[in-house]
Amino acid sequence: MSTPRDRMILAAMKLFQREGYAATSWRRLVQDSGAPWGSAHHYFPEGKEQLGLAALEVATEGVARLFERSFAPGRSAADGVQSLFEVSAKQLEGSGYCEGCPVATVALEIASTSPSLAAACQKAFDRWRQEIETGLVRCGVAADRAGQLSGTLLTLFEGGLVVARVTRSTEPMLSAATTMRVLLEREAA
Amino acid sequence: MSTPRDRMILAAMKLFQREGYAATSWRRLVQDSGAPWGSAHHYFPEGKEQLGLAALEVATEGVARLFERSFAPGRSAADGVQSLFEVSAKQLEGSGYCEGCPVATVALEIASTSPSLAAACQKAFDRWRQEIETGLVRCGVAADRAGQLSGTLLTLFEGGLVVARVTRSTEPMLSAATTMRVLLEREAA
DNA sequence: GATATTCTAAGACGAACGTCATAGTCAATA
DNA sequence: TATTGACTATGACGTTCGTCTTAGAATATC
Repeated sequence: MSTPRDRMILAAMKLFQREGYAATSWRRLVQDSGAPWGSAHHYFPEGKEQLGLAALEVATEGVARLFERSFAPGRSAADGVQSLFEVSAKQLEGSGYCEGCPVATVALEIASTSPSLAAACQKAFDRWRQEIETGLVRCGVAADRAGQLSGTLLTLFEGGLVVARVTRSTEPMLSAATTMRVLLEREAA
Repeated sequence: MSTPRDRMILAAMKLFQREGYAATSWRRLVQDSGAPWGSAHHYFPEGKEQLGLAALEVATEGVARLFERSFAPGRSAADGVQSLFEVSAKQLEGSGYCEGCPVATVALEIASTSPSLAAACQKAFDRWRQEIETGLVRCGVAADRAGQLSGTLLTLFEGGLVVARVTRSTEPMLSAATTMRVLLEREAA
């Protein structure tokens, strides 16, 4: 199941997440993935951008599944939020504050540059927001409020990851979690 | 007042903000700034990173002053928040969703790479948080709550800028503003 | 006006970039 | 076994990267 193609996508995801798109060279991607040099051009004949697109799609799906798992059926929305932020904070900390949001890092630097990659990032955020919204509803939040709350959650999530990564502390993420829980309670009242 | 050095820093700020650090070449910085080629190496003998550091410092101060202006004396904290997010949203929209946070864009891509630039970004966030805290207090928020709220505000601000830029909409920023106002009211109660 | 300092001009340097072409290997089908 | 298609190896292509050198112009100081 670990074809050279998959290994390249995985390596790309990691490197884009850590150092961004521009700073990650095509050569290093190939080298780091351990994939044969010849395979690179074979699997991604359109080059780096094509690989970037594939990596963004895989990353999008991965985070979406994290949201889905966090808001598991039977759980309260507050528990889901807490789990989501705690798990993400742990991951960030475990990577030495190197692996934040795999999409945001790329998004900020190519938003003005590559329309196709920018579109993929936008799609990722839309997908996530929707996933969060259905997750919140699944965990008992009123449908008419879940829409707004999902946007707020995404903003707190992305902001938390940015601030936590830069300040090298999990506190912003944990603080964002409690903020989100406060907003949820307010909805319940 | 517009020495070649200043023009270079200004151009660097703009380009870093739009396309990140790695994607912005030293040559293009010089060219865009209109500064004489020879000046580049003269003013920044240590090269690109030195210019990056200078640009980050100027950007840090600029945003700090935005915070300071938003929480002007006499204003309510809620009004300050609203103004801050509205002005930032307008700026983002006015740039075609190209100019978000000048620090975050750089921070995410060099956090794992350049310790000195990463430290500058961390310093920026610390500085901002403190500026927000004193601003909140100045606008009537209780001192013992302003600390926590300032962190939340920074997270919402950064997250809002990221989400708004990627989705090409001011809505996340405006939504973040109302969220912040809700949290402020809760403190007042 | 002589002299020292600051600033600018122009371009060479090696390295790394993303891309691409050609030849070679290998497994499977017929 | 012959042959086809998918995959891999190797390395050259022209650019552009960040850096650095050397020389010339401008400006200040005495």
